[in-house]
Amino acid sequence: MNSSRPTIVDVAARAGVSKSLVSLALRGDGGVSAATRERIVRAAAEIGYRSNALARALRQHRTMLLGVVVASLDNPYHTEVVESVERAAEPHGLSVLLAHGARKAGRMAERIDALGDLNVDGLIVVSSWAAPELLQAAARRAPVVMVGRSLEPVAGIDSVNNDDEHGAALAVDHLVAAGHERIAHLTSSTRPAGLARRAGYEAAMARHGLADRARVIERGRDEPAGPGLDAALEAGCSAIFARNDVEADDVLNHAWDRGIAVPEGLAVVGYDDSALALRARPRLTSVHQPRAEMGELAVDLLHERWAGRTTDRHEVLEPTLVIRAST
Amino acid sequence: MNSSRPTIVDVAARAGVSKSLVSLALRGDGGVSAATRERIVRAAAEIGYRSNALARALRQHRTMLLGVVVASLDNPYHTEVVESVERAAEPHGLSVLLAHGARKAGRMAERIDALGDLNVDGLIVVSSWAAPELLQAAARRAPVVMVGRSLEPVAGIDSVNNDDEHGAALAVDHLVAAGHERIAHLTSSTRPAGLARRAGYEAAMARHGLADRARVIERGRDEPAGPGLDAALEAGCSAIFARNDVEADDVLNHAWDRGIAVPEGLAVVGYDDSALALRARPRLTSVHQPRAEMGELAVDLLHERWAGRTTDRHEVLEPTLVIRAST
DNA sequence: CCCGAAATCTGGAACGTTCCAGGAATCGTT
DNA sequence: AACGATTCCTGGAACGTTCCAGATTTCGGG
Repeated sequence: MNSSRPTIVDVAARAGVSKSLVSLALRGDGGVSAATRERIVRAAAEIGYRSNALARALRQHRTMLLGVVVASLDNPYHTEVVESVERAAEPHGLSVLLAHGARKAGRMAERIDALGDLNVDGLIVVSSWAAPELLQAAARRAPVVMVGRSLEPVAGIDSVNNDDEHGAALAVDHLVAAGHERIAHLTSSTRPAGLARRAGYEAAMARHGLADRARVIERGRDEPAGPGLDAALEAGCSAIFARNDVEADDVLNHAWDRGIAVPEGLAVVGYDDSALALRARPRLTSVHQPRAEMGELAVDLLHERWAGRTTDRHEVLEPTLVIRAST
Repeated sequence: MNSSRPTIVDVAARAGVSKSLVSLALRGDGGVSAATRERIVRAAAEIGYRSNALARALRQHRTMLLGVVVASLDNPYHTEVVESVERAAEPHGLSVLLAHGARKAGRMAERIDALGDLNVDGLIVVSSWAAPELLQAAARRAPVVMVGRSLEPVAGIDSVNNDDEHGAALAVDHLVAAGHERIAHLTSSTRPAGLARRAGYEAAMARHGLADRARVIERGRDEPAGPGLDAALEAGCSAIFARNDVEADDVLNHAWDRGIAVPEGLAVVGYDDSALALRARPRLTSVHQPRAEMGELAVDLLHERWAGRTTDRHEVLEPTLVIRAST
């Protein structure tokens, strides 16, 4: 008569045992005789019992939920990081809860709070739009790992990064080796990772004695890259290192519109080595971030925190350059 | 001394009232005097109280959680649908729980079960890899809406679709109007939406008396489009209508590799009008699916189910053609 | 056969919230 | 001043699970 979802008590009634034993049996704990376990499992299957994760989480004080906060889904690199996190989380029985659209601090805070209210066991933040205090507040509830924030470590928050400065150096070295001197850097970012890449670019240019040839094309978010690019081209720039693949693709689009051949008229290097790099025409040379390792490492760091580690860890992985047809 | 998360009882103790009253006050229900409400709110803020969504959900029998299952995150169209759903859900206080990677039936089932165990209040399935029985099983727990499955309605499951056959017709009509006769269709899909587009393509070709010129290039998933395309080009085909933007972009890539100018040497039309269409070189003519409306509609349908509707609804929206530089 | 130990099982108390029935204070009316 | 109607507040019982302490059964060995 009770048409609502069957509970553990219903199973117990049907199998003729106590609810406690059903709980034990279904979780596979020892101390249950094979015969009754079999009976319980069958009873559960018969009435279509499924455990209520909510109730379990409430009692056990853990949800096996991993909150992942990402700036946006429209940059393939972000979604690839999310996928790598999920791949790393799944074998541990952890489910990923994805909150996106955290490109503004306010919304970011709200999403993180929502995840916290749900008692996620850990938080992985792929957006850099979270204020340190916000992260620290969240970390009082559950361990937090920043992925890809770069620069300043935040006390109490672990982080996984690629070495943005080194990555930028790889790009510049490659272009210089190909004979370019007037290499410009296109960026729309005022975020840590963007700034680090810019700094790496400037340092590398200086190292090659090309400091005076360096030129940073700044564009506002959502602003077209065109004007800045035109000015750089006019000034004789023959190669562009873009802050990420999306902006590199913008460069390719602009070159296409202007009828400039790539790489003959203009060499282009991106950053991230996302799906975009493989789809671009021509295929984009790009600095590869070791996403898979980053995802795994992030999950590992959470495990360590759960196991009791209280000191901070800041992992920095080495990027590599993937050379394709755009240079 | 209790260093763990403060609960409603802690707030009650501090404000000198009963826990029930704290619950009432913080939820903003009437029947609480302004003075005590103020006192309670202050007490809550002072000890940093945040409500436990788990406990609430357990008691209230609703989580305000919306499960969204999507085949993959690597097709921009999917993520755009997810974003539109989230945009529609947010004003109602619903949070989106995203499960992706549901490209295989087994994993799909597992993800749906996981969401069900978490007691999501509704399920929006953007992948077509779910067997009808699986969906119906899920629908016994919470209402389910299929987005973009097309074709056969499933009893008990609402759906939101664009009219794929009509969309395909729009593409063909456009190409025919531009003077093309040998128009091929590229598809890798055996899913309902793909089949509907293919059927629409074939019907439209027939309608124009071009049935004998019709040619479907089938490719396996993860197979390169090259061989099939070459054969079609050899046969004199001058335009290609691809099953979606991703495959259209593959065509553009192939044309690029072969040095074929688009649209002069080959006209290309995609489907979805995703971000990819705007990034492509040349900009891709594509059949636009009204994503925003689809997301809203999906959420509306869930609301109606919650309000008690028991009859099925199958909404079909009209796609439009967006003409760009690839034709 | 009996005894202690091991194996198996059970009832009730949590977890943090909301819901419900009702108690206490306050108020306006006559 | 008494009355019912409001308004404001409270204690305890849910929700579905796990945990704990202990009860019961089974078993091996002398």
